[in-house]
Amino acid sequence: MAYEALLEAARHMIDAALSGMPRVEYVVEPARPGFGDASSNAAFLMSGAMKMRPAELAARIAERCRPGGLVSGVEAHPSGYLNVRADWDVLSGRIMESCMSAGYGGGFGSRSTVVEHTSVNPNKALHIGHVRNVVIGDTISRILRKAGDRVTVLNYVDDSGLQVADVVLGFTQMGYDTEPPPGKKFDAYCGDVVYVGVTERAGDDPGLKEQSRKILADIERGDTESAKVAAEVTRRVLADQLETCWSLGVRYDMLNYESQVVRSGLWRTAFGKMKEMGMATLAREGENAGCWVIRDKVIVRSNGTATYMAKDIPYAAWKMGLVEDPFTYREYGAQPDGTMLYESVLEGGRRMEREAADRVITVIDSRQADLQKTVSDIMERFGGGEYIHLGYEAVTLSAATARTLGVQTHTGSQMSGRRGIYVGADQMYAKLRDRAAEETYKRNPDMNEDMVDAISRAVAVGAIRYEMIRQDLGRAITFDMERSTRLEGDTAPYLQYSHARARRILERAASEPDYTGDMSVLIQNKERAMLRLLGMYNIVVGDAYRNLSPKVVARYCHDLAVAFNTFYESYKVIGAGDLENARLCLTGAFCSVISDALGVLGIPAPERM
RNA sequence: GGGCCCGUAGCUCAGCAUGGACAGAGUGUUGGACUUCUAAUCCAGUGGUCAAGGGAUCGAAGCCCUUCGGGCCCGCCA
Repeated sequence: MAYEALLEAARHMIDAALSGMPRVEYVVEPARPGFGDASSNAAFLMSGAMKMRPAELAARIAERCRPGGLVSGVEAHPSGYLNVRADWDVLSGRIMESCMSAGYGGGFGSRSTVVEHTSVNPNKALHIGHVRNVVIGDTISRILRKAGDRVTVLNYVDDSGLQVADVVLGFTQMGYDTEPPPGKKFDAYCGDVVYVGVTERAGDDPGLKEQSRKILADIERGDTESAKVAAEVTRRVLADQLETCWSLGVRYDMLNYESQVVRSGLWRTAFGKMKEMGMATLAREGENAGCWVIRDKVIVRSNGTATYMAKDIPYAAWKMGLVEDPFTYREYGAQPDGTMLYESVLEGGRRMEREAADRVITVIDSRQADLQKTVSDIMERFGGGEYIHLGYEAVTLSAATARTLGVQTHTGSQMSGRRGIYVGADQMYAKLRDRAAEETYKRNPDMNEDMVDAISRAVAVGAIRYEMIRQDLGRAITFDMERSTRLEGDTAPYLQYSHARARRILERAASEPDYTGDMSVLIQNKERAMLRLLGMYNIVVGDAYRNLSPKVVARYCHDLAVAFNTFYESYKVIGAGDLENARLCLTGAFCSVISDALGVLGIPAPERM
């Protein structure tokens, strides 16, 4: 709260100084370094109405300001800005207090939010493209939870699509063994060997394609041998995929299955509603003759089967809580973080109270923006909360990395599970873990293996997660193996390392920091820079929350780590005499805030590295 | 043909929502700093017609329009 209090105090002061002048919507924001502690653009905005140059007007306003409380002074900059100085004797202590108070940074949200992410076809292992989805989704749900929302995280398992039909075809009619070769996870085997193999052979074999379609229909019917095999296969793949996600620190509340949505009757309800409301119409002529369509998009084929989007609509309505719940629920299993993962079932589970969602956030890459727009429009017509498609640009492979996978290219390449061209999530994780273990061992030759292992995992998880969210969601990631295995510079290990350094100081200090002590002795620029950032944590979380933007938190962590490392290199903490306690507190507050912020990103903050 | 995203330093990216103070990081490159709380670090130097053009504005990397370049979507696939 601390910095917000300063901004409020400054606004109060300026408001008073502005009385009698034209009202404008000016801002008071944290100042850029070197320009005081808070800045306002009031003079710029009023210069037109007052017929004065901004600089003159700023000087006039500054004169009329009466500093007090957290504000110690105000100056008019020749540029026209009003620069506000804080009373650091007071502010330092306030910031320290906030940093060490429970729940600092969040607690302002109160919505009920449903987040769906991951939702990878259960016929293959996750690749790094999927990982971006998983990490964005998990990070968003952490931001929402930090803010104070009640969050339910869903993973939608498309266990009745064509991709599943293909692998069922492979297992039942093409003689693929149901057991993977030793050392290969089932999900990877299913994707790399069976799926790739089937699609390769089906490419020039219309007979196989036809069989695959027949299997798909059988799966949808439910009581067939194909449906049984599909259920077994997708269960096994799902279990392996969840292992991958869990290893990255991701958690869910519930699994939903497309097969259940199809058989639940939800579709009939939603379809009926759309017909009633005139959204869905039966095309009588033209190329879509015999199909039910919404705005030229086919939702029911002429043979009566539903398309992908048609399955999405009832699920969306269910997520929003707009239809009667046809499901019951049971425990899928405990997750590594100790929470229980539930799954929906059509019979045999318990009923569960569900709160209607204020908003539903669906994380899917931007290539599906059109379809999501349609779903979103339909949900709006249905009424209820907000349906948000959180899109992001996909991950592509750099030319160099694509070449190592056997793709001839000079420009980079899209990944393709179907063709087996991708970087696996598990492989990437293992590679980073090995690298991190090497580095950890180098620095800590006497450390026991378990600890080295724990640190390497933390570093690997951090490195992957940070890569996936540090840039804007609207920017495509060109994945390069070389660059992505770096552990220096603007990477998670840098942030984790700064935390470990700080922990070490606290560990070595003769006494615990006394946070009620006098903080007014922290007068150095580098100390103030840290305090300023520490005091802005809640502003940052608020920004990330409003804009559903993980990168905001990532950049904050980076700024904070830079500030600490700069401080660390310049000043002693232990043995700093009168300054020792205050600096210990600064170090402690840094640990507290950055580990919390890293936690929001799902990045562990090890004690040592 | 219609629509979405991107274009800022050699490379990877912030900044654009809410226009104002010298366009910032990382990486690369050059030089420097470990008998001192971990050098996965830090300091200094290097590096920019903010894709181009026009418009509105006292003021544009940011807003509007146009053009160019790159990626993607528009299926009775999912």
